[in-house]
Amino acid sequence: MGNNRLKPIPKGFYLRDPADVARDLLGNFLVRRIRNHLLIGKIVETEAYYGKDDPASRAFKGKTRLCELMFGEVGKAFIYMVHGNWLLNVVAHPKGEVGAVLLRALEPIKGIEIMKKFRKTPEINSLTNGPGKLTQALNITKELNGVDLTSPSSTIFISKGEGENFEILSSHRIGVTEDLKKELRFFIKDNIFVSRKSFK
DNA sequence: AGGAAGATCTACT
DNA sequence: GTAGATCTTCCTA
Repeated sequence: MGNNRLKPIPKGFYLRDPADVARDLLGNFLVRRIRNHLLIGKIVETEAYYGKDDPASRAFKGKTRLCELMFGEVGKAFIYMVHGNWLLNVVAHPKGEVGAVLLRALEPIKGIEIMKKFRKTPEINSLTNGPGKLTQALNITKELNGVDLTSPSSTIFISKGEGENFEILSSHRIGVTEDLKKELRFFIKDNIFVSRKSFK
């Protein structure tokens, strides 16, 4: 894919129910610019998080400095640390509400050798098949918290996919201590970079 | 100061 | 595939 074909997804896309955004993000590209290099991964697994009605959400107990981005403008990166890993979310919710979508896995598309260096492994299969792994592979840390993911001038943004067809599966969210009834994890069927094949 | 948190790695059965 | 150690910040006391 040529760089000039990269088309950022506009802000309006993220101004919806996080579950819809999570599902529709599958197949699109996460683009990371580092110096003169471009690292690109296709989004293959996501999870949606809500506000005070969602016990698994960072925003469950209300607005704190940690999660205030979830209450604000959509389309921004929301990054925080869990168990020693940086996790990347994009803020998404209808107007006046609260929410975000966690990016859980990517399929490496471009800049794979650089990703291997950041991940300190030659194993392509374990490069970006988890939320903490993909941030490592793309060198994403707290510094990028709050960056606008809808702007092509950002050092990280989300770009339109190529519109290919694939089947989408869903499951409960992974690793959360208390989940909602609704299935809020979405992933591309049979993609080997999905972090877990099945999850009850 | 202590503990929880949306995970990962390694070393086994 | 599962178990256990370890990971690093931020929140609460």
